[in-house]
Amino acid sequence: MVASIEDVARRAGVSIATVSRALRGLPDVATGTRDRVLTAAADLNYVASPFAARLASGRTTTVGLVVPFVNRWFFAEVIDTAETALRRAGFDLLLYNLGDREGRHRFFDVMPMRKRVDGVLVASLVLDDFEFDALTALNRPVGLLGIEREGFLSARIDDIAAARSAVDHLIGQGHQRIALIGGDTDDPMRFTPPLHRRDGYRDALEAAGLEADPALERLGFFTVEGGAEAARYLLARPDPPTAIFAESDEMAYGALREARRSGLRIPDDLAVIGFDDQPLSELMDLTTVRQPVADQALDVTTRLLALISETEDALNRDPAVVLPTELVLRASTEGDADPL
Amino acid sequence: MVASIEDVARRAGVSIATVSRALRGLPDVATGTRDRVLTAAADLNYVASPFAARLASGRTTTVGLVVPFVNRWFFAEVIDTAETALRRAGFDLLLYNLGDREGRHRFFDVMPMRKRVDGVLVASLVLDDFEFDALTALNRPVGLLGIEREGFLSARIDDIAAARSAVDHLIGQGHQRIALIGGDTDDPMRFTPPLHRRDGYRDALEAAGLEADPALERLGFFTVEGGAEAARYLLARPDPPTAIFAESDEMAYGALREARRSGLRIPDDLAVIGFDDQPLSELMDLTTVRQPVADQALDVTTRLLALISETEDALNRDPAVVLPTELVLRASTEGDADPL
DNA sequence: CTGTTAGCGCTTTCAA
DNA sequence: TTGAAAGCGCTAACAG
Repeated sequence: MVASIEDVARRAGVSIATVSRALRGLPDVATGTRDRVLTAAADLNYVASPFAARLASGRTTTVGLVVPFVNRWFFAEVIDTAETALRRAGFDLLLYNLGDREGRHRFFDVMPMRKRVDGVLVASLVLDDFEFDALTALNRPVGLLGIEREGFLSARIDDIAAARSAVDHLIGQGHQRIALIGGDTDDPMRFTPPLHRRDGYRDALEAAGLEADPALERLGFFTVEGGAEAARYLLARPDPPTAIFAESDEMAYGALREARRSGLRIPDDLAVIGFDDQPLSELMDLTTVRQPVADQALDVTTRLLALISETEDALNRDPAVVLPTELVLRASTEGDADPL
Repeated sequence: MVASIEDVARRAGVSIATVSRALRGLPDVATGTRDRVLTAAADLNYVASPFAARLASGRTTTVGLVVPFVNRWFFAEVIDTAETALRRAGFDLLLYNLGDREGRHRFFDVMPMRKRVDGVLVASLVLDDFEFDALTALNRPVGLLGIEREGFLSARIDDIAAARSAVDHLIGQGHQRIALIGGDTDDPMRFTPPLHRRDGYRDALEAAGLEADPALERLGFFTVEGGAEAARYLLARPDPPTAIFAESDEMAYGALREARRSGLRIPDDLAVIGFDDQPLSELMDLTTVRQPVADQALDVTTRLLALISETEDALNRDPAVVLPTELVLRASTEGDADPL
């Protein structure tokens, strides 16, 4: 069968305690002894049982990652980045996909992460107090991604300012009727972008002295099809917008497509701007707000790991990090290229 | 602190063995006793330590999922589906993202899944013998997704036939010069589609008596940008193709975009067909081969779980399942719509 | 620098 | 139907 620590000890002619120390690289093990242990372990193709180690040590070397979706660019990128960083640190990644409303409720009710993680990463969810309490009750470090909250580690962008910069750009181009295609701010699966990006949109209009027309705010549900439908509605109005700010690139793709189907020229008849800068957006010539997703994920993951290892006062160093976004200008808002 | 099984036992006035039985729903526990235990556990907000349970029982209630990428539609869909199915069955999902060539090598060398999973799911990787051996050495059930191999559970589509149906469709429309935009069959991160879809492409040409022109096979690396570059190259040739079969929708998007930039009309000047049927493809009016990703993932996950639970002879029942694909006809190959 | 020993919190015989 | 007790395979004092 598969080797245990006793087998290694016997083969190396030492006690199991010494094997444990040698294999974990602890100090105070004679070089010769360590070598013999390493050799014996290699000969037997030994790996320690993580469960036994976790039970004995109380450390799980595991981080839970909570996401509302997995098959969306932002979240897939987060999962990818976090997995890589954690793996490199010797940690396991336990993925928790919330699923629908009921799944979310059950999750925070049951807290399946209990007793199985050293830390938690939460991606871009608007958490209510109950949910924050559930997280806090875990009594483990928590890293927030895309949101910020007193007492929690976090990395995010400034969604409000970023959205505002997008709309400012449109205003600067002379647009007066600017529509918003966004997410549902009341969605039970609510995540943060819809809330803040909408606020940024409204702020920009207000600052420019433009009246916010509620009829120009339309839900696109963060999908391509939703974006297309929203655009269809907006463009069919008696007083259609001359520009659209979509809260995600995917919704912008839908809007572009719909505009093109209606025979509109981009950007002359309709300017479109997205949010994210997914890989496809360059090809689409879509002006968009680029956000550094991998950077956010890496940043908070790294600091969470430091906190777990309790390397010094990592706790109080920059608990809340805000990463910069960048407006990427392409032909969907300026110039005379002919996107999508 | 947090409650342990002893606390529950004390509160319920029974032994810890009884608590264990009652909580796991084992038979031979008096109803009254079970109720008292359940109540006590609920009062204390008790959950069992998974590590202690795993150490004692030898079962990990964990499945490892190995993927070459996470931020690609196919794999994200697989992760999503598997996570949901496993969670529902009370299993944890341990995600292993191979990363680059070196990461892949290290993975199969070290086998970080050792001693921590009851079963393994491998998505769409062309495994060499060394890698298959490493998997087998785990001595745990393995489910294959997208590939098939004697002695392993699997769910896949028939990539060769599916690709062939796509190319047959183009041939049926009178195309003679049909290009292929595909993946690298020699890539160290090789996954299965490039190999089989290329074969299907060649088969179709041969069956139709068309000569396969090596110059018409171009790498697109399964990215939008790669597809665009490949199309740029192909369309700039002295004898450009009249149709393109892309081994993935994303590469097809790139090709469509490039064709449009060149001023070509779709499908009159150039017909394009993709593979996958991602959500965006309907909007793009892209003809494509739809494959049931969630179905494949759910199918093999379910059977893997059955095998782990050793419910009867699940082992020998349909070890290799092949799910149907479907050619979805849209305007990129027929009609007069004007995609992308 | 190394060994002994007592757990970690469960599951699982075995007896009663 | 229940309890006692022996592990599961490690880690972490503690002693030497």
